Amino acid sequence: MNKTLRASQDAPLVTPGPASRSDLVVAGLQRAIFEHKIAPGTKLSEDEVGDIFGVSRTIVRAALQSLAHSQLVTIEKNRGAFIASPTPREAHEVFEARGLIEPRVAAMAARRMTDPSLEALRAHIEDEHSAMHAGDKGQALSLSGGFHLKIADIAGHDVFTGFIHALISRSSLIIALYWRRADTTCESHSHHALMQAFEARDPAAAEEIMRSHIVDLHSGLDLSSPKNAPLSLWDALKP
Amino acid sequence: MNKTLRASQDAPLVTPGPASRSDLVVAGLQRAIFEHKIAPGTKLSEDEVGDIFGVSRTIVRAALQSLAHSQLVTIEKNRGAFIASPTPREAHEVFEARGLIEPRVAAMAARRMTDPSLEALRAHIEDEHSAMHAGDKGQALSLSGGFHLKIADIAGHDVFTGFIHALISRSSLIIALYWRRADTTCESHSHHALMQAFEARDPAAAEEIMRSHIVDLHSGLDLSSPKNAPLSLWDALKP
DNA sequence: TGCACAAATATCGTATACAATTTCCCATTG
DNA sequence: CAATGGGAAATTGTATACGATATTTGTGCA
Repeated sequence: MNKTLRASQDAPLVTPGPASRSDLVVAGLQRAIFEHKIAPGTKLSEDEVGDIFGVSRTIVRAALQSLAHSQLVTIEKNRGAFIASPTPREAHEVFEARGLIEPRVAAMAARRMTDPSLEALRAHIEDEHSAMHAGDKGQALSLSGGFHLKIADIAGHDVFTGFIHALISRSSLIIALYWRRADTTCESHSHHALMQAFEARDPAAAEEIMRSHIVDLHSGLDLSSPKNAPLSLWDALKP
Repeated sequence: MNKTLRASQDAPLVTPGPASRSDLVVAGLQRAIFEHKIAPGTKLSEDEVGDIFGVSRTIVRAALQSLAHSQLVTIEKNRGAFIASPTPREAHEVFEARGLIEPRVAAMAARRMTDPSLEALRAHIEDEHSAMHAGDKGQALSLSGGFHLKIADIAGHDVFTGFIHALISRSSLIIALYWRRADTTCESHSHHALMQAFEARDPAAAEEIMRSHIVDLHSGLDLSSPKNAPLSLWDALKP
């Protein structure tokens, strides 16, 4: 990898470059969280994670602290790290924040949309469809979040993009805990509507569709019953 | 087992939790950054920081990683940690984000405003005034950011508050690099106007005043000349 | 049988030692 | 004299060892 290349001023915030080993662990755990392979509340023992990824505790600690900063895990002093379980209140706040930020970003994306970007989004939607058809719900959910992330990337606003990354990550946990709606077809429909606005390079339409889409997602949560059932390692291993 | 016992030992009720030692280092560095005691670009050697705070490199590393996640320092592999120097583009984005989020939060704060909160804000403004009169510009700037933070806390929306914390921290670096306006009286005026809206519990007014206040701050930056002069530790120690 | 208390075990917090990489200085050479 | 190459010094990356704390287990007593 050529380092001088990275000196460019508008380099992407997320380094595409040589991921350090702790970043690898972060990515692995994030993926598991996004695909609902690990349930909220699961304990992440440093030794255990270290064995799984073949790294020392030093690396694992850095990874867990990073995830803690993203609020995907909570670290309790002298007790260890656990996959976070957002409270109903946090869940509400996360979607409120998404409802403010994502519409603005969608409008920006519509303004900056290029043909290759459009094509990438279409391909992404294709992947969503096939995952859903294949019945891989975890994968489908993960990809659905990925669609929002791609939009943020296209908008090219690193600060907002960073926030959206954090919010969507937390949304994955929130959906694991509070999602009540069985069908995800509406979601797919919203994404298609978004595509039309992007194809028309219509920022106002993109903004409004995104707003209602987030509201719709928010309303798909049941925040009244905190189904924080005690989830153990058992649950994580049963499939 | 018995929590009350432990609570009596590390007594202070006010602290949300027993700050770990790396948090202490984070706080120390943050304070220095907020008060413009350390310039952007300054190298933070692990050994050096460790000696200053009397802790081992392990602790310093955790602190630096935390600050890196907040984008207050940048870590370059095998080269070390440096106080971040936001590019003009980042600076623009940070204030754009503040312009979206803070008005909304100001409105929320106006709705939830209590008399004690009002009193705390008034006291804060007093501190600002006295610092400015005393000519302590760094302190005054730090307190000015603190005012925005207090408002976010009053709003009681943890997600937005977290974002605002991050944005204001970065703003401190941005102001160090790009602030061109000599007078800060206008700022003081804006804060007073905000107070009036809060006293009237008028969310719409608070929102609008905050919006124009952020726009005003944004326009106080000179983003055309990247005065990224290479600054060393020397600069931090010369007074 | 059930509870309380104490030893044993496991896990985390921190320091330190060693390896890998970069940086800096200086001698060498064209 | 400038440019380049090599090597020493300094700094970061990682592993591991040891102490501190929490959790579990086992035992005795009511």
